[in-house]
Amino acid sequence: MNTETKIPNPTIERLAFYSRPLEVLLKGRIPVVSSEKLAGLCSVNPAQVRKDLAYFGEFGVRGVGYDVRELLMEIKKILGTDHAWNLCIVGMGNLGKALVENENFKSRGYRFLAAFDNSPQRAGERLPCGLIIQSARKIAELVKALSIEIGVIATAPRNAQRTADMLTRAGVKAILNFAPTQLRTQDRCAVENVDFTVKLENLAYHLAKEE
Amino acid sequence: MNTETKIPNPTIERLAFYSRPLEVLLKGRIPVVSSEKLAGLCSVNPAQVRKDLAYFGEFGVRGVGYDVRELLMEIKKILGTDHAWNLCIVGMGNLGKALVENENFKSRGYRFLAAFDNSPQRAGERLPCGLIIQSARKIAELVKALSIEIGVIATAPRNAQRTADMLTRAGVKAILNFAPTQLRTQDRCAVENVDFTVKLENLAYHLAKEE
DNA sequence: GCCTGTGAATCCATTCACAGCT
DNA sequence: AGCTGTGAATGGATTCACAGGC
Repeated sequence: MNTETKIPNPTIERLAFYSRPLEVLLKGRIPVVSSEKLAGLCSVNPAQVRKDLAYFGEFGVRGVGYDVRELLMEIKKILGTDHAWNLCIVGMGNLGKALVENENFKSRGYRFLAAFDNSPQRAGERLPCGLIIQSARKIAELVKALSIEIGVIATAPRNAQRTADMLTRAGVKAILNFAPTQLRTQDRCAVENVDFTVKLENLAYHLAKEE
Repeated sequence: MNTETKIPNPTIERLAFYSRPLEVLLKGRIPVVSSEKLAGLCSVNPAQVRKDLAYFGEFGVRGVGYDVRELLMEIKKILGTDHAWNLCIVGMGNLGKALVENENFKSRGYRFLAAFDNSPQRAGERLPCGLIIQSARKIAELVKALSIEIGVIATAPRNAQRTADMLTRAGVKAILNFAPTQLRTQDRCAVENVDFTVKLENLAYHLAKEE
């Protein structure tokens, strides 16, 4: 099944998910994995794994399973993580600083090429990673000059929308938003929200339920 | 519709979502809101808003709408955010440090009562918020002593599972996991994952798709 | 015998459309 | 007249179950 079917969003989310245990298996020199094994490692249904992969091609061998290295490569190709992406980040408070240095970004080929903040006392500061914090006024200029594709928003909630506007106008194609606000963008720009207070409230709900 | 129907998970996620614009409306002294207005602010369907709320009671007035203050209170009661929760955090790298100080946690009544790290050179350090980093060996003792209900994991991926085990054994009822690993816990303990690399890969996929 | 790939069946969530209250 | 609350209809995604290839 390789025709131009619409791919469900949960599928591509899980693809990213599958890649993590696959990396572990690869390091452990395990050559082959079955859908059942992989599903177990991700706590999903084996049929789900097979169906997800089948959207993109026939990567397995019947009676055997999937070649770990090959499958991982295919997933990376699908997700576009087979090459690096250029990021910038806006809002260099504690969270922003933690994100630029974050190992999980680096190890997966996401590189921060610029860091912005609109408070004058932060501009000019040199970060441990070597970047120097730029005034937010420079967003338009630097996004273009450095061909930045993805913008990360780590500002206070009240500045998030304004920041998103600046980023999209500068030509960024996607935004990862850490502010707990619903952003409005023209649909040329994809947005993903990372909102940990929502997750916490989820937990609180389940706890409150059992008194 | 108030009987013991199973509540869909997306519903309770959206409830947290609705509360944000409601807080803004409350501050702006807007007394009443319609499902259509609220839906617009959250980019969802108005019928969705009504159905979500109807799971928990009849909070609206036909022909009028919802009383903002009352609705917000009801949602908080449902989510269990009408009272504070006790948290601890494990893993005091950049991300951990950023999270303990984070405004969004504080403003919603989540308070960090303890911070742990298993590297000896970090233990003893005093954080800006006043907490002193404790050795991870003290988890069992302090979780009990401080009646900590929710544990936050901000360790390196390879330590996440071990940390989760310690936390659950210590009696924590829920875990918010920032490490990009699938945790295995006994089902007495709820887990929510905040995985921003998955979100980024999502964005990468959509960008890669349009060359 | 084993494990993939996939139509069919099931399950779950969203949206529609309207009856019912103010 | 206006907006909620909700059964019914739709639309998606997950799971089942088995045919097909190693």
